[in-house]
Amino acid sequence: MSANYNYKTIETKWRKYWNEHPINEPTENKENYYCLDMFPYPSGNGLHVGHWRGYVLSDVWSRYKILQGYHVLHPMGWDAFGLPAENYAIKMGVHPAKATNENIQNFKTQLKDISAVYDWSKELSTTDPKFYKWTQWIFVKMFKEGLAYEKEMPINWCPDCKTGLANEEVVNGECERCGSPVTKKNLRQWMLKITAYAERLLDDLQTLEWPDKVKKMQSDWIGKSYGAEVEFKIEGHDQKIKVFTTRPDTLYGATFMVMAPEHELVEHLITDETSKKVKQYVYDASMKSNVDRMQDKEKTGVFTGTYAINPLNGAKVQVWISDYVLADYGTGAIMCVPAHDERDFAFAKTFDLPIVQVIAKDGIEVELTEAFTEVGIMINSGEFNGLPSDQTKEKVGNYIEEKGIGNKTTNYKLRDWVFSRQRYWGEPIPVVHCESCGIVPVPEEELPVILPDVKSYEPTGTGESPLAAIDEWVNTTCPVCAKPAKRETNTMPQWAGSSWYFLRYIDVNNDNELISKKIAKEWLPVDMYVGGIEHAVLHLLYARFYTKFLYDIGVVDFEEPFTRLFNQGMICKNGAKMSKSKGNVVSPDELVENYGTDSLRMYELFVGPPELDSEWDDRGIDGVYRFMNKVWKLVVDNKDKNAFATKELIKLRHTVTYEVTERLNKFHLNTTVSAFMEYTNKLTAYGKANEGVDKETLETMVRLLAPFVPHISEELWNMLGHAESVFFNGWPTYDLEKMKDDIIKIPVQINGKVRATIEVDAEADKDTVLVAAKESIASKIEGKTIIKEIVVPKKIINIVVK
RNA sequence: GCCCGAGUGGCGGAACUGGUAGACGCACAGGACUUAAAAUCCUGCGAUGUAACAAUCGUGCCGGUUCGAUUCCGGCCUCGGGCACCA
Repeated sequence: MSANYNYKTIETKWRKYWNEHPINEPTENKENYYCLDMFPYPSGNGLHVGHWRGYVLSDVWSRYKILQGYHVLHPMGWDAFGLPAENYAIKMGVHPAKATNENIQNFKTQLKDISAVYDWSKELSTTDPKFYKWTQWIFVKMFKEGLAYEKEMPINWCPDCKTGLANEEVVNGECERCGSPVTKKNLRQWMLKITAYAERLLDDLQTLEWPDKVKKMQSDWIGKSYGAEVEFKIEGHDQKIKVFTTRPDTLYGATFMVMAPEHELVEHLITDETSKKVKQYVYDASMKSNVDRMQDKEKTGVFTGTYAINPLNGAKVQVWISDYVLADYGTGAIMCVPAHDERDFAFAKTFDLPIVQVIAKDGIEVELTEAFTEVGIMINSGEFNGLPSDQTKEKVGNYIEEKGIGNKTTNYKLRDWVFSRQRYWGEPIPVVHCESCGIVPVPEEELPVILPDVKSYEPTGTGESPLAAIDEWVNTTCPVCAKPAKRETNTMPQWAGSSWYFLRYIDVNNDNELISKKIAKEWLPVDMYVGGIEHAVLHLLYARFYTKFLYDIGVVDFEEPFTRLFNQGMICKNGAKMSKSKGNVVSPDELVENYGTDSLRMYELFVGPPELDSEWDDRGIDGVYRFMNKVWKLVVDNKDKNAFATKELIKLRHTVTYEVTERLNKFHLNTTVSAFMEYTNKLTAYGKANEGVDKETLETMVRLLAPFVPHISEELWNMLGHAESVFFNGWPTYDLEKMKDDIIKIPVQINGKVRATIEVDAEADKDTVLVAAKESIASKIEGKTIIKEIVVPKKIINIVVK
């Protein structure tokens, strides 16, 4: 397509102008606004049009806020630690730091094509020792507060990435990053006690202006449930088995118990007869991967040979071991009520265990062919008989507390965060192991612990990090007793830096503290956070946890990092998410070359509702490019006509301002673009049919367009006779009064179907309108009886006839 | 299995609180300009139907509420997402 307006010259010109004349300078009376993008991982593949979407969105919002009179912080940085750089290093023999720096340079060049108002003086990278000094500092603080601890435990292990994974990184039993089936491995791990914050992480969700979907996903992930812990005595033993149940009302129906294979009491409960079988089962269970464990729908298990006592009815119940009971949820042991729990029912059927019904529909006991999980009337439950089951839960809870056999409690699905990785390209965990002093954190003044160079980045696969091979780095002295000690060789997960980077932007060069309290007060928390839905539980949960911790130790004075969140949808091509491996990546570079930044920005918004996934159609950008030329022509053709601002033009001006403002406020960016097109067409047609379009109306259009297509807007603004940037003129306002019509069109229906349209004076009273309406359909209702007349003022008239 | 979200022309999608379904754009067809093409401009574009009107049908399916339903209610179907032996 040949160019009608010269976007290349214009875009180059205004980029240069903005560099010399910033449009986002602080002044005394300006309020601050922090609009943040989720910072990218600088991959070697560069940007595609899917990345652009979020960045354009946040930039339109930032520029809108600038126009509304805010001083806006809109920074950009790099989440640069991580596996791809390391894998590239292994493959190509290039140091990850070098590859990362090259990628950052490349990304930055590509990002500049967007013409976002990024403040590059605030740029940061998680791999910069000046930055990760504070990532390590936070870890040391957590360690001192008892929130970072070491533990030997079976963790999720990716055999392909050769590293441990957090629960959040396991998706359907597979590694979130590479898709390999995750296995269990017993390893010494660093853990973060995120569970200590479960309640606050759940409660504070209510305070956030976030999409409901994300809040729900986080709340489900935290997974709070109410119930009771109950102790069962073990026959012939001093110890008791503690269980957690959400259904204390069914306690009378507990006919056996099941413990997780990893439960610590297992070895005490086996008898000579059962020992061999139980040990074999426990061993087999330990060898199963997550995927196997999930796929086995058949219940397996083994009887320990030991009995426990149901504390309510004194019944002797068998204690079994089965891997359907999870070691790390609740108490790792359950009471089983086969009559009212599907899993327990299946288990009882498989192993022929007794089933006692304690809740029955209408209180009538029947032969059960499956678990009865609905509300009913209590039976076989002593003093609770006859009560509705949903009221019994609380009563039994109170009863067991009185009797001292248990207590009401809550439980969470959230687990502590496996925080160590056995890989090279990450922040070293800043502690040393001393034979006399144990685990000693590196003194804060000695941070950062610099990630050393290493000859081979290859993961060892043994659970040791490649850092363990560097003797001269590993061997150090204990900060407490000065005796020889060894450095921790595990590194942090990629999430470490991204859990707090948004704080650092405001004070990137501070070497003395994480951030200055004074500057923090001016800018934090983040007002608007824009990014993909894929971080709904991972990054966003971790960042909230970190912020709450930093609040507790007095670093920040707010508990939630992101006041408002917007998740943009993905851009798809051929029905699939854009990725190099699928070969459906559309590069913005050519589009910028052939249509200009402004057209691509506009098309990114026009492609569909911003919160939904959208299919990319290369031809669609022609439409917005034509629109850009129409806007150009509208201003060029009319600017010298000195047309009079007619009532019609004033109406159009106020209406377009209203439509654009309202839609933009609601983040309906795709229909905002439609509004621009619609009114540009109307004004063009009006200008041709009349004496032209007045200057104020042209100026209003240009000012409205500025946050969306800044280059052409500046050029047109300049052409309309203004020396200063269009961004110094605020956001246009509208007057609803000026949008009103004198004559309005009202559809007239017969029996709910439109049969005519009448034009009436906007102020005409009901009767006048009704008379006109009936006249318009007179021939069509002739000979029929009018049953009902409905007049909705200024909207519609419906005549019901028979 | 449980919990969310979504189903509207050939396509992307619009419709604010129940009030003219299909805005805006893509694609397509016809016309103007041109030696010709591109670009641009104009017209048409849900289906059936008609010479043209009219009329009828039409927002995943079935039913309900209402003068009036894409919108509200009940029951399904399909697709997408989240969780998944969490006691």
